[in-house]
Amino acid sequence: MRGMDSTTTGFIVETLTRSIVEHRLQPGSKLVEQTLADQFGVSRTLIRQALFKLSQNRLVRMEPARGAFVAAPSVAEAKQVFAVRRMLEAGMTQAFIRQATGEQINALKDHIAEEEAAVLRGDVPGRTVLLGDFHVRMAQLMGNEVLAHLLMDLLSRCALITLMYQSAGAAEHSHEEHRAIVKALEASDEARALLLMDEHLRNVEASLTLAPLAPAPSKP
Amino acid sequence: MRGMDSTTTGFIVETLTRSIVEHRLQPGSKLVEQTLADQFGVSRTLIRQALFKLSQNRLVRMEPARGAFVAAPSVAEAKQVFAVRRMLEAGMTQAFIRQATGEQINALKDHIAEEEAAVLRGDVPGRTVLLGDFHVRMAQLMGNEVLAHLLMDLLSRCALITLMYQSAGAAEHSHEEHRAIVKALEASDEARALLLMDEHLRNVEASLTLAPLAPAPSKP
DNA sequence: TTTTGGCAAAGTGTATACACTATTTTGGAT
DNA sequence: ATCCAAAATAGTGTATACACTTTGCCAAAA
Repeated sequence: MRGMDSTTTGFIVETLTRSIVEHRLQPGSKLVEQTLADQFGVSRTLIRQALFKLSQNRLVRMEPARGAFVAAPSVAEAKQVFAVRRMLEAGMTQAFIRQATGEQINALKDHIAEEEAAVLRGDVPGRTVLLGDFHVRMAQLMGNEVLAHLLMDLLSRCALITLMYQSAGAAEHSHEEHRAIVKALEASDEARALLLMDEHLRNVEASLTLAPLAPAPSKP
Repeated sequence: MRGMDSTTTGFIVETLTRSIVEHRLQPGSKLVEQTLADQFGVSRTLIRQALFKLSQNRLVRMEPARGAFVAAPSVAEAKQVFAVRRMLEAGMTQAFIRQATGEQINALKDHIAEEEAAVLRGDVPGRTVLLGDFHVRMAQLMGNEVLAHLLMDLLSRCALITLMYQSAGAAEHSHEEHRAIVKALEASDEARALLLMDEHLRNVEASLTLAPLAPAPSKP
């Protein structure tokens, strides 16, 4: 393919990310480079680049001379990711409240409205991504891109964790918790906002089965 | 080079990282792939892999069709990185104190001793890396590898920031602050430990010149 | 003198070729 | 039939080739 724009690799990353996060690729399954290259109509070079990037996001695990596999985060790792989120987002909430403007609060309210719309129309994938974006949006509103990027990474890992370990009645009430958090932010009630954010993250984590459901086979 | 072990890329990454962090490569300077390939005695393929990894660590910035440059973090970005560290490490300190064992405290004391040795023998590079590792060590002692990796990333960015913006009498007293933090941890004085950690990070940041010293030329 | 057009050199982007490693299959011996 | 060895197969690791883009340079026109 001659003269293709340089976002090709980004497109492959996004497509694979969606495939992983939306269950079309099971955790543990092997990603053969030539197969993907044929599917995307590119050379192995670009596939390798994409897999490499995904492995840095921890969505893919690469074993030397054995290839790439869809990541299958362990329970221990899942707990660590959530622990990090709690640490980070507690700090973020605190910093947010101390510098929050009316505009920022309103932007969050707008986001909440979008969430609600997705919930009401039963748009499950849309809802999922919006629920994650709530946290990223907070970071962006504070003007901290570094924080926003970090959270995006953690959230994509959470997405994978969620679909590996999610139990039956998983996290339907996240939206309501977001609403409550924004309310506390608006009231400048720092202690309450911190408490609610911590509880929220613990609830998300608790809605997962702490023991894995399936041992995740390695051949698709 | 036939049958070379798969850590080659890692070696290149480490070497370049050291070169960047130790000032041998100025921020903003161009990294030409073929030149590096010749210097390392490998093909451009491995160099590209390494540059790609470094760009994910934000030590290198890649511009489409223009190549790779040693990153030159802006003041705004520097502040964001430190803000994230304060958020994250406050949470870490809190979590650490709530689950700290005597062994963990002793491990930190051992680290402090290493720091002191490096300071006393005037080993500036060794001191620098040990001062950074203190924070990573805390994460590792808590058994949270995810956190440890995150902090390592942030610290390598801080290293670059530090040498871009460091002022004359920079951060000589970090070691003493670490000592004080450990003391508070040992006494299980959560409030004091949090305060000291926050102050410590603010001091490190404050020791930098908030306005850039040099505009960083783009051609070496 | 300044600007513009285009050519040449340098460098990046992608594909492909080849070397090496892991895995599976096959064919024989027990 | 079962197990092991060795060849065949599939797949990854690295190098190289070639296409395309950027950039610097020089000359010609305004």
